[in-house]
Amino acid sequence: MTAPSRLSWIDVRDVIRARILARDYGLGAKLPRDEDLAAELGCTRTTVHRAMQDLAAAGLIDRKRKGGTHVLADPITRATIDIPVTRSEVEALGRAYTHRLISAQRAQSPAPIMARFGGAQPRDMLRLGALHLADARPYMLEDRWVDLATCPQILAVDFAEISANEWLVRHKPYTRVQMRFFAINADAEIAAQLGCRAGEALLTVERTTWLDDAPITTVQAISAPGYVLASKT
Amino acid sequence: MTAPSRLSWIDVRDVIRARILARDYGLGAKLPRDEDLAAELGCTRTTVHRAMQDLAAAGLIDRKRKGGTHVLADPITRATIDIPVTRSEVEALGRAYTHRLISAQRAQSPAPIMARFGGAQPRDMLRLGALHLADARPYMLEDRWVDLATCPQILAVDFAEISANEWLVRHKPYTRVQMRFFAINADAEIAAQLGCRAGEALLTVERTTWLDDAPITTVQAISAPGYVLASKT
DNA sequence: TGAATGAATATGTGCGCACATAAAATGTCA
DNA sequence: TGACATTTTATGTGCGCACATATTCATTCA
Repeated sequence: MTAPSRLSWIDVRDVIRARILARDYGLGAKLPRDEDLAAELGCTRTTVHRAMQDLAAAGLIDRKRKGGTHVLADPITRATIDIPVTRSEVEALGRAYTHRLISAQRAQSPAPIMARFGGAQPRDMLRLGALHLADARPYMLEDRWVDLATCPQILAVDFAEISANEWLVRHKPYTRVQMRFFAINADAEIAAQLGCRAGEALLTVERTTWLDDAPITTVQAISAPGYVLASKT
Repeated sequence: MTAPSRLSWIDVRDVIRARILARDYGLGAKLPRDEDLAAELGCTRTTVHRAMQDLAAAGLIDRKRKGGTHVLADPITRATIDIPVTRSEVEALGRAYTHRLISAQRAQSPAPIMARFGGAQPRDMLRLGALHLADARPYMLEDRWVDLATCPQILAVDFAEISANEWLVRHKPYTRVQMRFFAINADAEIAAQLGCRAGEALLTVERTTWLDDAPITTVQAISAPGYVLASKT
């Protein structure tokens, strides 16, 4: 019940955030120097600095050496989304996970695929079609391209044992990921595989990963109808 | 060109991350104590600690007092999404932004709306329908509920001047936000308003915000066909 | 007038230390 | 044996300092 004798950087962060939210520091306004804030709040600059770093990471403020700290003029809503391995996602729902390989073929990457990686030259890739199931019902349909130059081991994987999704996540770490979200209408083929009506609206998540600028894989994951992707709270 | 004499916490973070990604520390494995890593890398525990905090925030490791630091057993893909004010989003595309109020009515919140806030009691709310346009073409359709107990000022706003979206973001800061993404088929009414065919697949983003557990607003934003939401790179 | 130079300044970072805190490990007693 | 108290230990945090670095601003010189 005793008040903490000193302010933690989290306390400081919350104070400053509250001021920003209350518009004590208006949009675009310049904040006091770290040192002045430290003096005002009764802590050291280190503590204020740590708080500021957190606020900057959260997208509330912008810091520049010598330029000072400013509240962002244009507020944004920032959300974090965690995408687990599909198997874990299904099992977390208390449903039984299985998967099925639909197709696998080597091919040169066509232009749209290269575009996802930002490259120009076609590359030798393995294209995999796979279906994830929850309680034996279609859950998600994957259309994946794996770069064989950076990931030749994929050719030796037995996809009856482990899905490409899981194998890659466990054995091929990435350093960069780009995700895109959009909606598509199920065409006849997708509808057949997901067991839904043609034309149905399906949430699609496209993920592309690199290991230091080297393409690894790109997937288009089409979810079954009713799928909802939620941000972390 | 000279190597920095000391390691920055960012360097340390990158070293540790590289080891995790290379599976030098396998999935679920326990990492050395901060102090030992510091000794190995030739820096202080403070620096290792800062690096670890960043890795924990990035969702790569899990730290517990006394329990130590572990690589997460189940890798996740984490993405951050920034949602600007719709006006800024449109203008950033180099298109002219306008908006139109479609409907406004006071109402007690029905169960599905209360569910978004996690509450049980109906509340006095203002329901707003609005259309955002880019170059005079429909861009996004908003169905918004604003809590009048926490935000009575909304009743005085002239929505010919400013959209509810923008007014709220500028005047009603929030401390918590929950976002949900899904796909819907346009019904006749939505199709008419967005100027698309009925049945078309539309990406929908639902956002709900609170100020310290007090509901502020919840929106369902239905995008025009072709809309793509991208994560930060 | 304008470009090049240099000083001033706010943030970025590391160090070594002390102490706080949560949770695991161990010990104690009925 | 099991519930409880105690110790140990790894991370969490703050402090005060010194120095690094990126801008901005003022100054100087052609």
